[in-house]
Amino acid sequence: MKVSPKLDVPGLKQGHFQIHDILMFEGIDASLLAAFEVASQHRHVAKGTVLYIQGDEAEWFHLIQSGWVKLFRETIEGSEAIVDVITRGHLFGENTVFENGCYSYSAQAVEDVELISFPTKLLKDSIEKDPKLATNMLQSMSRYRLQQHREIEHFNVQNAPQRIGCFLLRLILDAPEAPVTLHLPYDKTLIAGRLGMKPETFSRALAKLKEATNLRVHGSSVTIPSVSILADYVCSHCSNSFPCEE
Amino acid sequence: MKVSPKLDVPGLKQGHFQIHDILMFEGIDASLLAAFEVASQHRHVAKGTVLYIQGDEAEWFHLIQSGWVKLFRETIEGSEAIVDVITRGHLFGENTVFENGCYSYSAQAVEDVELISFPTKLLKDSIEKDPKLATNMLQSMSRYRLQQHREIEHFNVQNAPQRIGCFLLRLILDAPEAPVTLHLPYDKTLIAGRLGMKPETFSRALAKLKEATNLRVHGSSVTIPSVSILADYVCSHCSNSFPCEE
DNA sequence: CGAGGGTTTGAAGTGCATCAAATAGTGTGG
DNA sequence: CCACACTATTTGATGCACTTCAAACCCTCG
Repeated sequence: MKVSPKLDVPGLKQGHFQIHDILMFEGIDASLLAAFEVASQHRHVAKGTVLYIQGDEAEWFHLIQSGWVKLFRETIEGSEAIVDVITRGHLFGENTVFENGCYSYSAQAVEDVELISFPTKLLKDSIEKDPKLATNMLQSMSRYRLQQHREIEHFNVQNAPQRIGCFLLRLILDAPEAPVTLHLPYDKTLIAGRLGMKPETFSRALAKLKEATNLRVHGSSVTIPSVSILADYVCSHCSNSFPCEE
Repeated sequence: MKVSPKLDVPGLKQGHFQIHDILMFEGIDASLLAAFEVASQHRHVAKGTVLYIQGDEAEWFHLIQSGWVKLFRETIEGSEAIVDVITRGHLFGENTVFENGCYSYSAQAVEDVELISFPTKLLKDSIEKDPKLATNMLQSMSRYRLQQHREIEHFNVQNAPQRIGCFLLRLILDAPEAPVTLHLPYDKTLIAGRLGMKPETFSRALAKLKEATNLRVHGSSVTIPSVSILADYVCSHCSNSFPCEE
C-alpha cells in the first residue's frame, strides 16, 4: 500500500517541504496548521553543529529540508552508538512529547542542514485538543514500528553489501526505474555505524555492491543505474520484496 | 525512571491482571473501562493453537495472563521469522487499530495460554472520543520504540550469551536481588529464533552463560542465583546499565 | 604544500552458522 | 508401566562473514 506524497519518510518530493506535506498534519484544521506555521522557525545549521544533547529539555522538534543529521547516544565508556542518520523529509525529536520531555538521544548536523523547527509545547497541547492529530501520530508511530521490525529481521537475513543497498533503496522510494543519483553524507563511516558495521567492512561491502549492481560512487554522490537490479540483489532473502512497505 | 505496577511490560505483578493494570488504560474514565470490561472475553487456549494468521481481519487484541505466545511472519520461501515471544503482562494485536485493520503477523500459543481479549472496534472508537486514551497509547508506543532502539543497539554490542541473559533480565524487572526463578516456554528454539540465533548457538551460548553466572536450568525453569551478577555480565558493553530502562 | 582525518587494503583472529552425528527427553501405544 | 518413535538438545568439526590490527593511500582543508 503506497502512501501518497505525505512525508515522514524520505525522498518523495523534490521541492521544499511545507507543513502540509507532513503525514502527521494530514487532515488537520487549517487554523491549527496556521498556528504551527506561525510558531515555526526556519534554520540553517552548519556542518558539525550539535543541535541538542541527550537529556536536554526538548523545546523543539524538527523537519529536515536538506542535509544530513546524525542521532546518537553516548555509551558509558565514551564511544557513541548511532541511532539513525537521516535526511530530507524526516522528522525528529517529536517523540519527546510522550516521553519525559527530554531528548532521549543527541543530534548533530553532519552536513550543512536546513530545517524547520516547531515548538514541542504546541504539539503537546494540540494533541489533547485534536484527536485527529493524535490518531495521525499513532499511525505514523505504528508505521515506524513496522519499519523497525523489518530492520531487526534484516539484521538476521542480509549481509553487509545487502544492508548498504537496502539503506540506499530506502532513500529513493519514488523513482522506480530510471537511473537515480543520491547524495550521501561526506563521512561514510556514519552510514557504517548506522548499519552496524565497521568502516573497513563498509568499504569492502560497498566495493562488492558496486561490482554486483554497477553502482557508481563519486565522493558523496552515488548513482544507481538500475533500481530493479539493486532491488533484486538486496531483497532476495527478505520476507518482503522490493518496495519493502506492507 | 521506574514506571510503577502498570503493565504492558512483563513481570511486575504476581496475581491476575485486570484492565486497570494496563498502562494504556491508566487514568481512563470508569465508564469507559466498564465498557471494555463488559466487552472482554477470558479465554484458555491450548498449547499449539494458532490465535490468528497474518492478514486476518483484526477483531480482537489480547492481554496475556499466563503462558507464552509466539508472534511470527511467514517468509516467501516458507520459513518463519519470529517477531517476538511474549508472556504474562504483554499486550498484543492492539496496534492493528492504526494499521489497515489486519494483523501484520500471526500469533500462536506455544504453551497453554490464558488471556483476556478485547474488541479492536471498541478501542478504535474510544480513541477518537477520549484523548487521554490516545495519549496513553502514544506513550506506550513511544516506550516500545525506545525498547526497539535498544534492541538494535544490543545486536551490535552483545554476543550470544549476553543476548540470552538480556532476555532473561527483561523477564524480571521487579526482584532486584534475591534469587529468581523464571518459567520459559518449553521449546527453547523459540527463544533462539527470537534472539536471532540458531538452536545450536543457543545451546552453546546458554552453557557459557551458566558457567559465567551460575545459572541453573531444569527443563523449562531457570533459576538466577544473583541478578546483579547476571546484570554485570550482560550489560557491560551497553550504553544503558542494568535496569535498562531510561 | 603539508597535516590530518577519511578510506582502502592486507593479514590474522573471532564468533556464529552449517553440517553431521550422538544423546536426552517426551509422548505414544502396547 | 515399559518400550519405541520422534523430536529437542547437545557436541564436534569445519567454513564463512565480519572484526581487528596495521599500514598505505588519498582527499580535503588550512
